[in-house]
Amino acid sequence: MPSTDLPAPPWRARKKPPAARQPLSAEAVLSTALRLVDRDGLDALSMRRVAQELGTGAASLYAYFANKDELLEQLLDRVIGDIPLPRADAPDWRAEVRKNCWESRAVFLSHRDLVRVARANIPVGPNSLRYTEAMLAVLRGAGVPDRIAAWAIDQMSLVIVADALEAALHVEQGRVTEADAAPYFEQVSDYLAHLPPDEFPNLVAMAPVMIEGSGDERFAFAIDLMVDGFARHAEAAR
Amino acid sequence: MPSTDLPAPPWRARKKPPAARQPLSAEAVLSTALRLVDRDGLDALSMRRVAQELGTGAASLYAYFANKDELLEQLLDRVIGDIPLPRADAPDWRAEVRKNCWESRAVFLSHRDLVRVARANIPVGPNSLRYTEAMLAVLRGAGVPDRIAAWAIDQMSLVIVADALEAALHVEQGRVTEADAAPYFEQVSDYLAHLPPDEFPNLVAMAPVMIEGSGDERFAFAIDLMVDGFARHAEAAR
DNA sequence: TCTAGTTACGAACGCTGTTCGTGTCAAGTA
DNA sequence: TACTTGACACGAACAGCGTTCGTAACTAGA
Repeated sequence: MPSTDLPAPPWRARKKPPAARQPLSAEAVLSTALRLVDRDGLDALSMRRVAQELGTGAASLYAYFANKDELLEQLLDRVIGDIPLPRADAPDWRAEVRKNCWESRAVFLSHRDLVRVARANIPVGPNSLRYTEAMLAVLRGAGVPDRIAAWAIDQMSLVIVADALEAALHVEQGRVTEADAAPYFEQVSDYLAHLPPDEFPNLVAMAPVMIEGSGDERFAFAIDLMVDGFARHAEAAR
Repeated sequence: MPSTDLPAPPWRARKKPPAARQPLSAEAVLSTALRLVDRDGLDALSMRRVAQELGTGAASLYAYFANKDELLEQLLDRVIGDIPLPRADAPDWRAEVRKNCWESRAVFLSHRDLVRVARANIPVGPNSLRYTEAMLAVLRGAGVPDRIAAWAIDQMSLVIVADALEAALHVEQGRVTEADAAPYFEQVSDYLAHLPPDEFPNLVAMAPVMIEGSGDERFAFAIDLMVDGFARHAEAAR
């Protein structure tokens, strides 16, 4: 866990500095919360349960976090810290960006449905900032115009988070592996195939195709679509 | 209405007030729920409040909806029904798709943060199906390969929903118009500009650029990126 | 008129995030 | 050493949630 103390964003009012007694600390709370999410999922994470796991009461957590949202936000940033940073000196920048997208996805997927707390916000946690910095270095180094680079990072985060979200949703419903999900997709395809063919000719015709492609293939499609687009912008600016 | 609905004499008042009990129905529940979301936002939508608005108790709603999730799902499909369907006979399919993306976004934005219930799921509501059918017709008509068309619709929905989500988040925090949001963005930019320049050279240098571009411009960027990508796939298949 | 069956819904259950006021204890002062 | 001070700890309570249960109220058929 890199813990460089960056200045706190000034618009977020901090109540108390987290001066701690022995057993409790923001760190301990975060570790415990993450363990709970990994074990039981995000819905099972309540202030009471975290406190209970720490052998205390829910009220004690509010000394370190203004509210549950703040706890979740820091939890997410902590996990983002596990994503390897992309290297600006990679020989093929497109491959590097693609690879990093896959790594990001893998990190999110390894924490159940924690990704659900990723709101469509400008992320300001220290690890998010480090990540953004590294990705900016890669894109600018590749000749992507500044403005496009900024938007590109937005778009990539969005796609990665959305994909992880979808996977988390499947897991939530017991469809963990691709094999588990197959019967479900089969059902969907069947349903589409039996729609009224005069009103839904395309859906009926494409019923088998609609569920084609694993999660990985779809993710690859989305990522390639974007990275190729960025590359075209880089060439246009050259 | 007959003129007989005077208040009952208290000495023979019954337990039940004469409250003009209109026949409860799924339709009535959905309309009321949508009105509440539009007025007070999604977080203010509870089963109790919907029931109260209908002059009944929360338990009554469970005769028409298995649970709150089902109610929300149908609510979303209802709103999706307000999106104009894309036309397969449009002269320029790319323009048609782009236009439809904007219209979709507008519909979501006109219902506060209702878009938050759009989960990364295969949507099976009747209106969602009609929409998917129409979009498939456009893409296939344009020569986009079947498999790509299926994935394309996924991607577009994803981007539209994510964009509407971000806008809804701003609204939630009181930043309704672009002018309202300007001070917030200014703060973010300032914060970035004052990060340690040796650790964050790119973020510091790009502090003004990071917040550049209105929501509309960013949305246009994302949509164009995708549609152009689809077009390349169509050409490759020709 | 009586009965059977459906719908309506108040009350209650167990949960949630958060706040208040008191309890507890370490450090500072006399 | 004894006393005071002040910050952290946290049980209890509050207001709200989604959902269920048992019964009350009404409708339709006999």
